[in-house]
Amino acid sequence: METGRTLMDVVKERCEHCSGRSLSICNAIDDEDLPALVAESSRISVPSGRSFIEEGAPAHDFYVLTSGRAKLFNLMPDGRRQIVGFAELGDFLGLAASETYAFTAEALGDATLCRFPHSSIDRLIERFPRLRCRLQEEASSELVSLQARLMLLGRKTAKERLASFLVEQARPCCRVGGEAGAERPLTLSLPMSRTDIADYLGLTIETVSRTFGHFKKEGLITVKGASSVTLLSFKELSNIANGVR
Amino acid sequence: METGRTLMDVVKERCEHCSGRSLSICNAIDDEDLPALVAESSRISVPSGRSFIEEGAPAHDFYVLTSGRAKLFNLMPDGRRQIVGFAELGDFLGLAASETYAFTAEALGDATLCRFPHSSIDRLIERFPRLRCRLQEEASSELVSLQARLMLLGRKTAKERLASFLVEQARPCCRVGGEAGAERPLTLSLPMSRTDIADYLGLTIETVSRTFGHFKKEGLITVKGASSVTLLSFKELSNIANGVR
DNA sequence: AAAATGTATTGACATAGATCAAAAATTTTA
DNA sequence: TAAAATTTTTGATCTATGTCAATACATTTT
Repeated sequence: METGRTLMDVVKERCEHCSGRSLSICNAIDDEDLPALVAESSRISVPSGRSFIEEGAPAHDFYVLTSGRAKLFNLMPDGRRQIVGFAELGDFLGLAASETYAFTAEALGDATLCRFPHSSIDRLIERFPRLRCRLQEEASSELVSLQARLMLLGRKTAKERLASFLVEQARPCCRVGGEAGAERPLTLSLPMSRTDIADYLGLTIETVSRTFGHFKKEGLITVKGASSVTLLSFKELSNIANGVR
Repeated sequence: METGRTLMDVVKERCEHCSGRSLSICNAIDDEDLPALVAESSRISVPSGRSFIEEGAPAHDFYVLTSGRAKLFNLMPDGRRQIVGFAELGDFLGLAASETYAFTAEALGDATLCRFPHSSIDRLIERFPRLRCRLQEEASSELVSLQARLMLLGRKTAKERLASFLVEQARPCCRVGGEAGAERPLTLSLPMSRTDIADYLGLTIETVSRTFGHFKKEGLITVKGASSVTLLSFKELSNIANGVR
């Protein structure tokens, strides 16, 4: 951190307008304690397509995604790929690691992150015990969502998988327009390619494309230019996602 | 806990000969501190086929499996099932939960467990800070293994899935005979049915059975009475599991 | 704006694994 | 130990999704 600026200046610049503030683990820290948090972390910018966590690299840091999105994936020797998750605003990354990271993380569009060395997290937990619970929550909810993904990959049909994906993406920070649960159109901006979606859902791009086609024909969605999808019946998609006949 | 027995008596009975002692989170606690651990937990016995954690029930407790095995699974409304994991000696259960448990856990054969209410774990962590790291490790390794399972379900062939399963089961506590990595026969006792294996691997029982058949024909395994499998070439199975051609 | 490049869709066909149906093996019960 | 019940294996067939190939559509470059 350069001199000539006080810690308070950095807090102002980094946290005051951070849209991840209320979503991330930072919400376990009171405003007046932010300087301690900032002192233990650094901010990094990652251009589109660049990876900032490498599978197999020594796991020294945790990350909080503060803008943009990212994809997390694993590769097999012959190039088969499984995307294990998409990260968005406020997501905490790096828990799935022992000595080394278990996945690669790559920015989907430009992204910024706050980096916390493991040792810093330990110090912060000691000082702010609430942070421990917050991290435990983070790990638990990650475990829950991975278990749901196992059901998706092991037992759901292509339609159920894509419906699950769309319903999952229909969270506040992915929405372009439209309200919550209400039964009116809800437009999503999907920053990932069809290949990414396929590798997330354990399908091929052709099947993803055809399944989008079915949903269009059945009047469940409209698609504008591949990356903008409008859900016309969230309820019905949600039923399909859960295998409700 | 009944009177007339000191805490030390219970420790002796419960922990001294507990084969999970060195594997479970209990290994973060020194022998002289075991009474505190025992005071915060209770021991339960679960007969074969009975469930002790129910998906959707309020999540009040964590469990450590101290004998036997268990299967953890999720159901869809129409009965499709995904087994999210098999638990064995020393495994810590209950992390995948928010307000309610995200899975059902059922004993595979008779099992015993130690139950720790969430509040007890909080108290124990406060008293034994090493326990926090131990639990974090537990969560991390669970996340890593779930991510590996995503690759299995999303991208691996039937042969790769079954080979992965066999290699995974070839851990010390599942072995009946045979040594570690060495290239000599290694016999496993599989307490789960073919249906369980199928629901774990995202396949049907017929495909599991046929794939066992392939491995037999190729001289990779021998099978005795469906629940005893001998791995003749761990190395080759491991290559298949990882998609190495 | 046109050309070039990359990405997504659509179509024809192939196949791994599912489904349905016996038969065989194993385990349980009597 | 024999009979019954259950589980596993094997066989025949089907189908959802994959593969390969050709357009079509977007986006970027010139």
